[in-house]
Amino acid sequence: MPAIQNIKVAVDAVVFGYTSKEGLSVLLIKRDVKPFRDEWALPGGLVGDDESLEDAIQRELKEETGIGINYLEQLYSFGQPGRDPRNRVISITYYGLVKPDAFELQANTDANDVAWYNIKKVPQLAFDHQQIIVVARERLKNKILYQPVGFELLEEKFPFSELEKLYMAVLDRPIDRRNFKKKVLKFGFLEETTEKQLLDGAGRPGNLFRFNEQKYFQLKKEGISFEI
Amino acid sequence: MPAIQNIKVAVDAVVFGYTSKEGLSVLLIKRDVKPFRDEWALPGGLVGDDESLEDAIQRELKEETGIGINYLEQLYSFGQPGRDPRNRVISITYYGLVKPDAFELQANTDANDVAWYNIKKVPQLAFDHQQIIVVARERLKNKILYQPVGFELLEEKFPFSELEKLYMAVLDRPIDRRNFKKKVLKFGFLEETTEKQLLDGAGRPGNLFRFNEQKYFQLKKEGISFEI
DNA sequence: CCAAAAGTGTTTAATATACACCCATGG
DNA sequence: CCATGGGTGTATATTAAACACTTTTGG
Repeated sequence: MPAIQNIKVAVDAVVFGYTSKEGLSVLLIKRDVKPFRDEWALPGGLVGDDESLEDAIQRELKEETGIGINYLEQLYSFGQPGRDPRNRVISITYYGLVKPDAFELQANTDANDVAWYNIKKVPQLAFDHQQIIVVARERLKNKILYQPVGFELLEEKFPFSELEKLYMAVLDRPIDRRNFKKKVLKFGFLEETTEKQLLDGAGRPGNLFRFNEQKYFQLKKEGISFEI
Repeated sequence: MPAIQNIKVAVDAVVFGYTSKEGLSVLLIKRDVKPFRDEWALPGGLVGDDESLEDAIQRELKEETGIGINYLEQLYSFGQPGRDPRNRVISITYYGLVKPDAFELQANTDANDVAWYNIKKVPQLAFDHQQIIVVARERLKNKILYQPVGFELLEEKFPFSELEKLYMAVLDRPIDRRNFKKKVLKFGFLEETTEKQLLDGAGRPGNLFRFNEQKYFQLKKEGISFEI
């Protein structure tokens, strides 16, 4: 055990967003500081001495991207020596989910650009951030099978097909429409409204659904078994 | 973001062991240093500047308990300011599984005693270690439902009832013997030997089983769906 | 012969899977 | 009237769940 220790502690976040147009996307910043200046990276930064980890990541997200987050959960801690070329830095990572109406971004501290990238089109990233995204995506894929997911990613009201496309994007495979609907509705965390979808093209407009928040969060606690 | 940061990084481990006599148990040390001197705590300590997190926790386990570990996985990072009364310390926690034949312990550095405690009889602990054990136990409970568990906790050969009791101890509820056996054997990661259990009392001796390591680790990667 | 623990199978209920045609809208 | 996307049900296969008596051993 070392007499003195010289390790820095950072937090970084993989924030997922979803729109049917863009698919499953990740929030990235373009770094305005060394190292890896002008390269894309996950939003994040060093933790303050008297700041909780959650406060730190929320602060960094606000500073660097202007985003308000709907859901945030700890992902994993990366601490391999050498992952930061300057000093030893341990990064405690989080993953978050945001609704599309929170998509307006603004670059600030430490970042000269902010953007959403489709999960399949992520550019080369600074540090080990590529690997962190892989872990986050894997976690989300698993999460979706034992907890309801969607409330944190979709607008208040949405056509059922929107939820279906979200699940296909996360799981990265096709889903049978009829079986999916049967299964999801049986859980009872969705309410059907009488409103109809506004179309931007041809097709029969579907009814809009919304989450019953009480049931949704109850099932989130209890867990579900969701074998799609 | 702070100009300079003064946070320490530690690793701590919740090591689980299982014997049919003692049930599911956790490895604890009695602290030989301040703060919380002479109180029970999880094994762990500060990370060296050039040491990976995994190396650090393995080193601490060896130093403090003399134990060799079969399986170790990152659990969660605890970083609430004030969780250590002296300085800000962030603890990256791991949970581990060990076989009974590695149960011989020896206290060393920073510890003046080491002991196994049944999961239901854990004494009061230093820091937030009680909470860490709760999280670890919850994780193990979940893990057992989507990955085979047991190879890391049981001896090379064991009667089937041993696995069944292990699952009951982890899940903390009764299991139907016939359905459990049917289900487990169908996965195919167990091999039945012709050897019979040595008894320490009355009862019909059962055949001994052993894990087929190849299948076991394959299923560990693929994941299983284990609704007991 | 009694107590303790292991071995074993069937029936029923629930769930998962596979699968195709019609409907409402915009252009 | 064509293209697009939404809506809906049934039959079959698989899996889960409930459940009790017999066998082998030690004392």
